[in-house]
Formats: sequence, structure tokens, C-alpha cells
Amino acid sequence: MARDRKFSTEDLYHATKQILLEQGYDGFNFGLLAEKLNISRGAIYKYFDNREELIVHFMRHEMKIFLTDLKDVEQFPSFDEKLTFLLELIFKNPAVPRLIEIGQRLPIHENLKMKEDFFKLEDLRLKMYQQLQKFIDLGRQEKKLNPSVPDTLILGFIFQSIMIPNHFEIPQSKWVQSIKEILCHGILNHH
Amino acid sequence: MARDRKFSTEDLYHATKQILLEQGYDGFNFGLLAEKLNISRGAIYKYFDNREELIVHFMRHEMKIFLTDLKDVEQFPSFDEKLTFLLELIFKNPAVPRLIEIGQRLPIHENLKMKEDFFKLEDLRLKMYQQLQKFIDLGRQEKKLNPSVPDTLILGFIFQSIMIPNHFEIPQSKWVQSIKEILCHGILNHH
DNA sequence: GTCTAAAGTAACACAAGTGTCACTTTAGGT
DNA sequence: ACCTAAAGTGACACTTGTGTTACTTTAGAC
Repeated sequence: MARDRKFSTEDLYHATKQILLEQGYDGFNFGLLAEKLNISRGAIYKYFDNREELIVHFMRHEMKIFLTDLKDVEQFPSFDEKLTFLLELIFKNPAVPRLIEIGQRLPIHENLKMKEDFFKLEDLRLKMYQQLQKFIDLGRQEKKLNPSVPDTLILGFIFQSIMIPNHFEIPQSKWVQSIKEILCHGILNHH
Repeated sequence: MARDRKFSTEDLYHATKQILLEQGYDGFNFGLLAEKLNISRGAIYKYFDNREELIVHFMRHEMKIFLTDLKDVEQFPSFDEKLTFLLELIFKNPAVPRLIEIGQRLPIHENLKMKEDFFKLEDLRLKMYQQLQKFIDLGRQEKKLNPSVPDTLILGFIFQSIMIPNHFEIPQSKWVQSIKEILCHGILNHH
């Protein structure tokens, strides 16, 4: 009953991700997005009312995928195995912490529809932190974690570590291994 | 021979710092700056040709102050004392790592004058890293640092730790102490 | 074939920021 | 008193991005 679409929502999200990671939140605009997809800017407005709405929906999409992967952490029984899995997952998805940070920049909207969309995204972020909290709780229970350090700081360190710039281009495997080493035992020599 | 100035360069830098930290690089503009200082936008162009030039000069100003403070690290003989001083210095200047990050976003300019300004800023950043490298070298020499971990990652962890968001508003002293604990000994229980 | 409705386009008015320039203001030297 | 030159102003032309709208295109139902 209508002509074929020139681009799927999936295409849209893919290009959105590229632009957000390359140019940051402020660098993202519909002109760039349309250009990347070889469509006119106006076409995007057929599917999203504005830039914020598109970004919120995109963020939810990304978050859902990450949460599905994150759920597999439950399959590992011990804290150590969970930690290894978690670090690997984060380093397989280096965009996620950056996108979460970018997501924090979304302005709070008056509009009811936008408020709902925003709330759903908040809800996913909450679900993620609950999943991570279970992991921390197990670590506490197994007496594996330093009791003098707050939960949020442990999670903060894990998530922030992905954002340390690797200016000297140290190979990924060595880099991840070293991050794990510091996270677990610190920078001091413990031998 | 001329009328009095309504604002000093120091005033300009102070307002610039506020805006950059509140609104980020993209949120900064001459309109906002002029408003904050109760002057007209045009007046700023009497002292700086454009936004980038102002920001580069501001960054150099900030960096010089930080480098002066950082130089005091030399007064402490041992690695442990230097580390304590360094962490305290960073947590007394939480804006510095954020400003350095913002500084990275400055576009590379064609203009010769801007290129020079930019180079001078790069030079200051280099001086900072050289100062920090001496600190790391001492740590290596004293066999205090984990030898399997690269220098840049150690510095990265130290600088990145200031940017972990303290969402649950854990008191500053407890927060800093915990960061020091993780940096030195990791998240795992080592007792 | 032609009608329909979704898909896509391009031009519009608008908003916000940029850098410039002719102008006004004013402190100090004469 | 008045001239000068730096300090400051406000209007202008320009750029870039926004969201809307009237329009064209096209696949499929009839």
C-alpha cells in the first residue's frame, strides 16, 4: 500500500551510534544522520518527532542488548568467574559506558511522551545497576571484596576503567589484563 | 589615556572556567560569557579573536597554576609521600582532569597564531606528564609499583578516578580515602 | 489503469551563535 | 577645555541547525 523504505530503524540506530561515538552528544544532528543514510533530513521526522526522542529510543535499544548480554553473568556461580565475565563483557562493549554517559546529558522534558520514554530508559539503567549490585553482594558474601570500600566506587572504577585513553596504543589484550590487575590488586607491588 | 576596564582577563578566565565546567565545551559561547560579566559580547573580541583562542589561553592559564602546585611534589623524598601529595592535589583540583579532557576537544587550526597557542598548551601538558613520569620512575626504582602494569595506565587510573560520579553523595573524605585504597590495593580483599 | 496511503523531498520560517564595524564613552595628557 | 586612544556597545550579515508543510513518488489493493 506504500512505497519501500529506503532505511530501517536499525540503519538509523547504527548511524546514530557511529555519530554519537565520533562526535559526542552535541555533535549529533539530523543533517549528519540523513547524509550518512543518503536520505533527506525530513524523512527522519516521519519516525521521530525530534533529536532527543531519537536518542532516547536509540539508548533504550542499546541498553536492552547490553542487558541481555549482562544477564549471562548469572550463569557463573562464583564471584571470580562473574568478575572475569563482566570485565570481558565491558571490554567487548566499550561504547556502553560512553553511551550511558552521553545518555546522562539528555535534558529533562516537559512533554509527557518524552517523560515516559525517558523514564523507561531510567528503568533500564536501574535494572542494569540491580544486576551489578547482585554481583557486588555475592563478592561481599564470599568475603572477596575490600570491606572498607563502598559498592558504588567499585562499580565506578570498573566502568570508568574502560574510558582511560590508551594514547600509547598498548595492545588491547595487554591493556585489559593490566586493568584487571589494577582493579583487583591496585598499582602497588603486592609480591 | 583610556577609560577603565569593566572586567579583567582574570574575571574572564574565572567566568570561562565556570561555564566550561557547568556546560561543557559545546555549551560555552561568548553570549553566556558576556552575560556573566555584564558586558557586551563585542567587548570580548577586543581581547580574543575567537572562542578557541580564548579557551586555549584560559587552558594555559589553568595549566600553569596546576604545574606550579605540582612542582611541589619534588619536595617529598619518598614515593609514598609523593603519592599522598599527588592524590590530595588532584582532589583539591577536581576541575583539572575535566579541563584537560575539554582541552583535547580543541580543533586543530590552520591559522599560524592559533597553531602556536595550541603548541604552547601541548607543551605544558607534556611538562605535566614529564613531572608525573619522574614520580612513576621513582616508584619503579623503589620497587613499589606492580611491574606488570604500564606507566600510562597507572597515571590513567589516578586521573580517571576523580571523574567517577559520586551519585550517592558519599562524604568527600571517605570517598578520597576509598579511592586511594583501591588505587593502591585494588577492590579485592587483601587481608 | 487508477486510487490510496505511506515514504520521501525540498523549501520555508525560525532560533541561536558567530565575527565585524561604525559608533559612543571616558580617563589622562596637553 | 579639548583631544586622543583604548574600552565598550549594538546592529548587521552570515552560518548552522530546527521543525513544519505542501509537495512528489511509488507499491499494492481494487
